[in-house]
Amino acid sequence: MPSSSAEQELGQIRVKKKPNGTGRKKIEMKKIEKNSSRKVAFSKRRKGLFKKGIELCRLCDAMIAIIVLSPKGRVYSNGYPSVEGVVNKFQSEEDEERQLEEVEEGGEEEEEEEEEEEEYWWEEDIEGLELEELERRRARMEELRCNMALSLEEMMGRRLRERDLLGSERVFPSR
Amino acid sequence: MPSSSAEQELGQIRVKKKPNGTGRKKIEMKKIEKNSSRKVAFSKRRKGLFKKGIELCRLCDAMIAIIVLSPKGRVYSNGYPSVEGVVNKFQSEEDEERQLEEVEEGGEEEEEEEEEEEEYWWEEDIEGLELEELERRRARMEELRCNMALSLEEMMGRRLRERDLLGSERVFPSR
DNA sequence: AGCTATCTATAAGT
DNA sequence: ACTTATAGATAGCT
Repeated sequence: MPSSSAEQELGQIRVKKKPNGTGRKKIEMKKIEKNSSRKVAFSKRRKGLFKKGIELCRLCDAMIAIIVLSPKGRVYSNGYPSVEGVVNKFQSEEDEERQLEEVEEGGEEEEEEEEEEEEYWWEEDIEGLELEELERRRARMEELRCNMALSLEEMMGRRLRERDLLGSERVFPSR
Repeated sequence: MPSSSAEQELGQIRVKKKPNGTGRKKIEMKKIEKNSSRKVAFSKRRKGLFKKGIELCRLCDAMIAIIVLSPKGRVYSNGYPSVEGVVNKFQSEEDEERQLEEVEEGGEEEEEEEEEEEEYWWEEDIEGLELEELERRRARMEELRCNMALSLEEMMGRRLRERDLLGSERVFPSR
């Protein structure tokens, strides 16, 4: 947003309006020692990482699973179409490779496939669901999500901003 | 690097040296249709995602696992201290929570919800829930909502816009 | 694969 | 949590 930026476009010239010391600075890529800063960074970067993941999926039609463990052992995860699905795929693929290694010795396999529309392995999960039923669940969940938001607000005694609600951390779930 | 930048710092003034049309442009967050461009983006962004993951670990002393599946099914992964380790932790944590639920809810039998007016886990009365549990459920719901978005997309044979995905609709209970 | 101009993420400060 | 300025990521070219 140019309006919120501190620089104003003036033809080919940009004028820096606030030359004061605030703003991003380069940091060393080592553990942030200050406790509060580390927490803030963890939260921001985790959110950013998940967002990047979403973007990758949407732009490139990929699937992902991102799992983050805090030093305390808290689990945050995010995945499309689902963490579990991608993780399972990853593991079965791993097993497969292990088996191939045992057998294949001198033979080299080269395969450059062109990607195109086929059936995705994870589509099985929804095959049985009717679109209508799916939509109905969505609607109900949407409603409940709002209720939950209100409850959270009350319990925490403050307003949650909408973007936080709609936004992104997924601590992991129960099921 | 300021030297490779097209802008030169001149006191409080920055002069844009090359106003030509090259350089980054904003793109819509939907599938990149041009095949070559999508591949390039996939490669660049995957690399970027992994880097962000590494940084998160280093800065905040966290552990991560990132798994990316190309539409063709190729598997890319990256994790610290190891993908497998983090994935295992994730899965055991998941199992644990599932078991806890079974115990604390004395007679809550919940197979694959499929019948009309069944009560889903996310519909339980939320008044008595602890804040943390509430947050966890919200997060879970968030994830499911996104999953449903993708499922709907596939079923309807079209792309939803990102604001729909991040915004406020589409949910999908997988499994 | 390398470049450049921008767009975006985010460290600091409040 | 909100703001501000900069560091870093990356779209479009070549």
